[in-house]
Amino acid sequence: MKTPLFRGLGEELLERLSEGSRRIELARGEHLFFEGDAGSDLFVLEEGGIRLYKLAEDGQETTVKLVNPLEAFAEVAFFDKGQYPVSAIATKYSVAWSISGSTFQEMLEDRAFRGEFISTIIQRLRYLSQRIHYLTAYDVEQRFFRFLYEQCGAVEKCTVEMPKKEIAAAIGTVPETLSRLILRLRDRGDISWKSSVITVRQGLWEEFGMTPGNGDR
Amino acid sequence: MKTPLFRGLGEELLERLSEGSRRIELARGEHLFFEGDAGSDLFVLEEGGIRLYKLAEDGQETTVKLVNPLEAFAEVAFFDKGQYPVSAIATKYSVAWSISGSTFQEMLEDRAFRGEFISTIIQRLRYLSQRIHYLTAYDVEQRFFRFLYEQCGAVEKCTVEMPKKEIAAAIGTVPETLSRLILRLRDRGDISWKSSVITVRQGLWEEFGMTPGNGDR
DNA sequence: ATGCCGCCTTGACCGGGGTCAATTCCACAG
DNA sequence: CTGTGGAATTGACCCCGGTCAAGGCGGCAT
Repeated sequence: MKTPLFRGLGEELLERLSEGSRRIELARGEHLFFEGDAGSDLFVLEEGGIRLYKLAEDGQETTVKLVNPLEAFAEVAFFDKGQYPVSAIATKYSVAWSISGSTFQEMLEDRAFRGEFISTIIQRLRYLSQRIHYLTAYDVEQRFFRFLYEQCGAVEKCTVEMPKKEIAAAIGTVPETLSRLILRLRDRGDISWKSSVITVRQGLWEEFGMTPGNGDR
Repeated sequence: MKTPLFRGLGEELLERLSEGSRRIELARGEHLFFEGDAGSDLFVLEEGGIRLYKLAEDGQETTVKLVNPLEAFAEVAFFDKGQYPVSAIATKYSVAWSISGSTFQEMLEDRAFRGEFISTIIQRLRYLSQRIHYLTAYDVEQRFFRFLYEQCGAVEKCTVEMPKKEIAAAIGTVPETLSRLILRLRDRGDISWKSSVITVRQGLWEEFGMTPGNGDR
């Protein structure tokens, strides 16, 4: 578990961490927790993928964030009202570590850890503002490329192990629209898509003003 | 300055705070900082209103958040890359306090303050997820009532000192659409709007499933 | 094999809301 | 009082993208 979050930790804290945490395996489609559930544990994803989403009264759901390996999530519940503000579902087979609230409490005493933790959530803040901006000011096409960028950075070949349905949800649209988008992009020669490997045309990233590097989540 | 943020502070810290901070007056329409500006100061709003927004390449702007009196903002810049991720403009005459990064650094040493600070930004996280959800899953009408709720809570009369233009931006739409929405709501007898005082029909909040209390920012 | 089911695609439809442009309505300066 | 500029309204138009419904296309259990 080499989360950036834990890099500053000393021996004895790492020890306590491993005692106070629990390994959880999740099959694709399995929920880790639901919006509104009580709890103050937080999680770190070891492998796989977790989708955090919210549900409207009419059943309409919004993907708030996709969690990638080595990211921590659900820190909110620990501090706030002790209940999860989103639901968490595994998008594929996943392994996560659950860290109990009390363990986390102790770890926060550590100065280095604290700094690391705060910058983690600050980053998340930045990410969410960004996401709000994208969802409202950009169209589906731009959001799609943004998604690719977040997954792989501005590279030529990107592997996306995820049903198209999930991708559609992640960029705030429906499968039908995504399907048509892909068709259009393929006709135009901008991308090709062979079973979970997406190849992007030379020079397309530049046109979007996106430079190498790994999407700034 | 009775921000919740500072409530746990001891004498000597409050002292240092007042030394390390600076009062800033802003006329309506004046900017406090722009997206991308370097800086690590953070701010607390004493009175007035600040709108935080982002700009797309095509000039399209997205309001990320409206800051109300007693709220702190721009904490992100302090931690992250030392540059502001949004622009901040006063929506009316405002008074803000600027707190230098170094002062803030010291204050973070204080345990109580730290806790307060972390829960502040955690709250913000929750708010932003919520906002993403609203912007994508709800229509303009629902977003409008959500806005009212955030401003005043589920009360009968709400005073909104803000040009309609800003309101439109805040709920993620354009003035024309808002104008038509209001017309529709007025015809329907759901609201009345007399120069910045909005009166909501009896029982409407219940229909939206919103209970008294002051919007959970 | 033959279902069955979930994913994906395709077509037809249409409605919310954005865009553009023309007025009207102030507030304020001179 | 009158001109001016921004805010707000109103109308006409139309497009993006969501919805609904009908197939393909596997994969997997029986």
